[in-house]
Amino acid sequence: MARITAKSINALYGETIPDSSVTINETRKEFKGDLTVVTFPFTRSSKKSPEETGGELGTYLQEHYEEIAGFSVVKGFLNLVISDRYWLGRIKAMTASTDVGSQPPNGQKVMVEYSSPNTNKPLHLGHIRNNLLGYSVSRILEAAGYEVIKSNLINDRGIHICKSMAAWMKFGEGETPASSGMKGDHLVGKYYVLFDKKYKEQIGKLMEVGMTEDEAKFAAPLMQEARQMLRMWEEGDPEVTNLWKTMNGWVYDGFEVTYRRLGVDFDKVYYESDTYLLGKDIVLDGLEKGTFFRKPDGSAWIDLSSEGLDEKLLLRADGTSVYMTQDIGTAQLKYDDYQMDKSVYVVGNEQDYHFKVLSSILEKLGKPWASGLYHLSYGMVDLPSGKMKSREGTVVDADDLIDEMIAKARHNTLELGKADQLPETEKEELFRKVGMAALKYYLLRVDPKKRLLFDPNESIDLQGHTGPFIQYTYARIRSVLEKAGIATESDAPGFLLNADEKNLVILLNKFETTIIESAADYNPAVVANYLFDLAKTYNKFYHDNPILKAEDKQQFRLELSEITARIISRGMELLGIEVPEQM
RNA sequence: GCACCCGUAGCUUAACUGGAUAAAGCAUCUGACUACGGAUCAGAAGACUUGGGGUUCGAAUCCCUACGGGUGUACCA
Repeated sequence: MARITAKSINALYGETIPDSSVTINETRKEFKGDLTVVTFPFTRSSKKSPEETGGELGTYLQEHYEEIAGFSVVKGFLNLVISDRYWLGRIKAMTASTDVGSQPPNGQKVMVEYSSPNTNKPLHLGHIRNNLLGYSVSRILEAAGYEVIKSNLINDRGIHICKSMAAWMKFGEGETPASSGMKGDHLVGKYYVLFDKKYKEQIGKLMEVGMTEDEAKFAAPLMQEARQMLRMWEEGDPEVTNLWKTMNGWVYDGFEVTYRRLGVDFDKVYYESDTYLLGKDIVLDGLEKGTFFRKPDGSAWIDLSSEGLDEKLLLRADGTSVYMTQDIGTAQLKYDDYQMDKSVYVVGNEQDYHFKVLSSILEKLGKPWASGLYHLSYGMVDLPSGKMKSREGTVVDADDLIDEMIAKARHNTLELGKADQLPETEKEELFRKVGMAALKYYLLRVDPKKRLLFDPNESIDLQGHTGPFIQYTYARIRSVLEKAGIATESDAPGFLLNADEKNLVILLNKFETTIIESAADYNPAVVANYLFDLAKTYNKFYHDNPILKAEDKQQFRLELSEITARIISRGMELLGIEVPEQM
């Protein structure tokens, strides 16, 4: 539509304007029309008032394009009436198409890295947001025509895992997931917490005998042991390496369970233990080329002050890597593995600075793929009681939360008497789907870059702006369609659309645009909010338009229902939400 | 100190990236089940878009400024 408007401007006023300079909105309800063109920008070409310009443009469009059935001009706004025939044609096309909501392949490859956990503690609510975002963005990019590689970079080495290991050695008495019945990640997490507790005790004692806090922190035996373990790990000590492998193995088993429950997965897993030595060569190369410089102590730096950033360390004086070195190396490794056009990092916004620097460094190194990096930065998750703080034990554990959501779904569903006729196993399936939908939708509907307030009570709400509401709408459509039989063939498109039908048709049409937009912005919230709109609009249509009893438009309404169900189902797929046939 | 992000009805979020009278959900009040599914629908009430300037036909959106909240500024990852 923007295209034909731009073309018309060119034809009328002999000036070439790009399609993108045409803004088209849905017409506000209080005016007549379907789409609205803003005519202010064209007055420069037409040298006439906005009203006159709108009038001329409207007349031209109506004469030259049959899908324009009429128009009206209000101030600088040209309201176009799109013909019913056009809308009906669109619905026909969607019904006929087997893959609504999938753009043809665009030949581009994109990697989405998400999750990226540490192996010293279980996943929490913040990770859930990360995982859902990463997974959903991957699905959306796929729908938009990309070939997508989902990757996970696991931080499996460093002092943090050594802390768990040290505590387990000292206090564990050989406890394993099997012997304790605990999930592996929780077991390891338990020792991480224990480390912290005992460590603090030791610090306290040392300070009592006259040490300063810093001295005590350094001298505490437990910390000494952890550091010793890290050294031994780096030297490849077989005993430490074995323990490290065993405990990480427990954690992976635990993560796997949580990932499965969340419905996320990965095509490629990277481990920091494999990648932490990478990047050094690239830095040395950059030193030679003069992109980086050495300080007198021999450490390597980059000066980014010209870009408003500061100096950043790339190699320590002893030649060892830091986080940035490693990320440079991993970025190169990823590219060598896949030669992707874009690389998305789903990482919290506390690392905004890090990724700015990373991009800038890669750019300076002349990596042609540097411009394809994108940091999908998301805000922290807050609780009504405030920030989640692991120190204060206010972290919401991922597994607990999932259990709680399902339990709550069970409770609410039984209370409504919704699942009475279902067999026991199907009931449990339903509770799971509904509970997870509530959780996922609640976390995805908010713009990623904003902080998110997670209210456990509100999140399990099954009414209003929620996942279950959308699921319910879908289930009801299915039920109607089952009663009616398959829509055979629609009535001759000779009739007029009423307001509810038209609203629904317009919204259905918008689906493809929605996918493209959210792919461009890496923003699943666009899809989530669209789906809610759609469900709401359908419910209104459903109430005001008897479907099975209608004689004149029955087939058409069934067709509309069917395509709505398909789009809702497809949309939820993009968010990673399951659609129950019955609920 | 400096840098970046955020501030929209009581609460949680939208606003098609600068467009018309700022849109929903929750909560509150009112109404609708002999109907194809009431986990629904219809209606009421609720906002000087944190304050103050500016840019222009037009600002929640862009610029400046003040205030409030957050994050970063590690030879941790």
